[in-house]
Formats: sequence, structure tokens, C-alpha cells
Amino acid sequence: MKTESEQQLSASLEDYLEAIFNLAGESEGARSKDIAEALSVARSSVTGALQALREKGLANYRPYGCITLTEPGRTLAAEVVRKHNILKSFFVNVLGVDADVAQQAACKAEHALGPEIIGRLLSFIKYVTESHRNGRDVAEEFRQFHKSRSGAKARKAQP
Amino acid sequence: MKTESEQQLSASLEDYLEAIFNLAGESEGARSKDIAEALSVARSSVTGALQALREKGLANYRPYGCITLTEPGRTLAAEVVRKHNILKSFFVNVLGVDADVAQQAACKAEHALGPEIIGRLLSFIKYVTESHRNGRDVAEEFRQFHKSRSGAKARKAQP
DNA sequence: TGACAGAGTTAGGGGTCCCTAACTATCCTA
DNA sequence: TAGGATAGTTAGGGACCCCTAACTCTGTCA
Repeated sequence: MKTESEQQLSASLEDYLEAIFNLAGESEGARSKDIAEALSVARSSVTGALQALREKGLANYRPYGCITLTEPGRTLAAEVVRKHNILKSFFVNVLGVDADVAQQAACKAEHALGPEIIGRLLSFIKYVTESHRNGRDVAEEFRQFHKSRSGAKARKAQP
Repeated sequence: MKTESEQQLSASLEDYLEAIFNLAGESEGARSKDIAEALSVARSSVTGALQALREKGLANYRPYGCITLTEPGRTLAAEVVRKHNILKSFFVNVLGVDADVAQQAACKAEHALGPEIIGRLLSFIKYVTESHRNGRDVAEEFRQFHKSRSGAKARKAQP
């Protein structure tokens, strides 16, 4: 038997959860308008999502009231945020991607990757960080490798 | 101005494109039933998707006829397949994830990641491959690192 | 305290994607 | 070549997610 909070969430509801988590962290509870802005959706869409999250026992919400997450909601949201941060860190610190590209990619990929991959990715980031301390910086070495390759490619395409 | 084949495809239609590409490679054109099986959807869902792909100029399709991709369709499908393969290769050969977990994750993530990240990922795989030839195998080193860490964690959790 | 601005909700509608059930076309074999 | 098996389509409907327009609520300020 599953409790209502254990069921699989859609990518969309995960986004709402994440937004509430981030906004509620800054103050006491999130505001509907700010959620709408953060996700670039209409305010009425937020109302619908909040009703869905309440039904799943993930958000405390009554019409015109302030919006907070329940304990299970906070747990789930924290997991989404954790995925997001691990992905972004990997994109930026290992692959050397621009922060804003990494941010957008993390937003999408966080819904697609399971704990197995995320766990390995985190481990990999730590491995790379450690390699830096050991004076054998994998990330830096890769950046050089990537630069020389893409440079060579560009020269080849346009001599 | 955009031609009809340049517009952004949904993840779902990309999946259909990919399935047709893979199935048509094995024989002359794909069969509706095989697409349905490959994607685990009802046959009627395939019909709908084929109509959508035809409208976008990506698939050659008439009722009861054999299914092939147009030139733009094949180009797009090849790009999806390429993303898929790069992701899977990264998961398996760098992160050391099981092939079937990697396969499933690649199926989902291929719709979420853009050319910038995919390009870097490919470059990273090449960097790791090269490190292997140079007698300084990053993938192997990471596997050892991951093993020792997860082993230590397991011992900590259950001494 | 009453009126206004802004926040939030409801109503209604559209798009996507999937399903089942029932129908039609095609193919193969007796 | 007729009939049955299989493949494919259509019809109808549900879930999800988003939108705009119009309404209601709330808080603030003159």
C-alpha cells in the first residue's frame, strides 16, 4: 500500500514543488503570484497546481491562504532541488558549461534521471574535486582537451 | 520563416521518430504494430502520432501503407538517436551504470538536453577514452573511487 | 470606512497524449 | 476464392496542463 505522498509526481508538479520550496525558504510561505512568475505560467495555473498538490498531501493550501509544504512535500521538494544542484554542478564544474545553460538543462533533466544516475554523478563530482586536490585536475585537463579539439575542428571547418 | 520540419518537436513525437528510425533500419519501412510494441502504446496511438508526423512533413504515411521517414524526418531522428547513444555511452562507460538502467535514463534525458551539453558530453567521453590509451584511465579510477566510497558508506550505515 | 489596486479564484476552452471498443482493410490459407 | 486472423483506423472519452476573461477577496490609504 502506498500513501498518497509516495505516488509518482509529474514533471510539472515537481516544478511547482521546487518553486514553493525555493520561495518559502526566503520568507514565511510562498505567494501564488511569485510561483507564477518563477515558472512563467498564469496565476490560474498555479491555483490548479496547488489544488493538486494539496490533494496529494504535499502542500498546505486554502484559498487566499499562505502556501507552505507539508513534511512529505518538503522531503520530495528537497530531493528535486538536490537533483537539480547535482546536475548543475556537474554541467558547470565538470563539463565547463555556462551557468545559465547549465541552469536550464538542470531544470529539464532533473525530472528524467533516477537516483542511480544522480548518485553516480554526485560521486563523479567528488572524484573530480578530489583529483583537483591531488594536483591532477580532471576538470581542468578536460577543459584543455575540449578546447584543443573544438579549436582544431573550427580550423578544419574554416581554414 | 520556418519550414514545417524545423519546429520544436514534443518528447513524445521524438520517441516515435526514433522508433521508426530504428525499425526502418532493420527492414524496408516500419510497421505500425512494431512501433506500438517498441513504445508500449496502443496501436491507435501510433496512428495519431503518424498523422502528426505526416503533417509536419517528417514521415511518409498513408493509411495501411508502409511507414518511412522523409529526409528532414530522418535528419531529426538521427539527431535524437545520436543524443541517445552519447548519453548511454556516458552512463555506461564513464559512470559505470548498468546497461539497462543507462538505456532507460538515456530515453528520458535525450529530450531534455540541448546540443551544448551533448557536445561537451561527447567530448568528455573522448577525453576519458584517450585517458585510457594514455595509461591513466579516468573511468577506471572513478570506478575505484566510487566503489571505495559507497563501500565505506555501506559499512558506516551497517557496521 | 469606503473605494481602489492587486492578488487569487473560477469558468470555459484548447492542445497533447493516451486508452478501449468497434469497425475496416489486408493477407494468407484451406 | 471465401473466410478467418491479424493489422490498422476511427470514434469517443479521460487525464494533464496551460491559457484568457471575468469574478471575488484582501489590504491599504485617503
